Amino acid sequence: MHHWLMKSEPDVFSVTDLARRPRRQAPWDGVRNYQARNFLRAMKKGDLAFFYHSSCPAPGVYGIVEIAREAYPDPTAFDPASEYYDPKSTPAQPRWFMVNVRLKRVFRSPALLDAIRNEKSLRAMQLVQRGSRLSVMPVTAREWKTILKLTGEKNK
DNA sequence: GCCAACGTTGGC
DNA sequence: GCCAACGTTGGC
Repeated sequence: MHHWLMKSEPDVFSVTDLARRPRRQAPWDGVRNYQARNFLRAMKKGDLAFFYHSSCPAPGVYGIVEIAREAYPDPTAFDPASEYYDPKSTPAQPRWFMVNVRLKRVFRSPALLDAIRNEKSLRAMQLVQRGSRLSVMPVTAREWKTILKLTGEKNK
């Protein structure tokens, strides 16, 4: 099993929004970066990912989602009315993909970016690398555990 | 709102 | 294939 981190702006889509969806499940659409897309395509059903809130007053990891469906073409790329529209992506030759995620846990106490930056053992994390802006990235098993520790919750 | 860092585009 | 210009991300 692999671990991941997925960013979303909570104004657009938050952990709470996901909690309100039927079966707490939703497609993770709108990724328009090749490296992030490649990570999406590497995800396996059952993989776990941190749900990260970005561009907000308190950026950080707010919960855990499970990959409920592996990568398939992102239909928002085909829709001229969508803000994620990309005419270079067609149903015959899709360029952008998405997975479905299911909310597993919302942290009572999130692992804030500030705390992540202050944690020495997380200095190598891709998230905190200078200039790193990827919205989907892998997380090592060790990083996963350390972040869980920052939330004060135990791994099951 | 600022700005550093990075990705993409397009002229040549 | 180079690279300047431009757009985007995302913390602050």
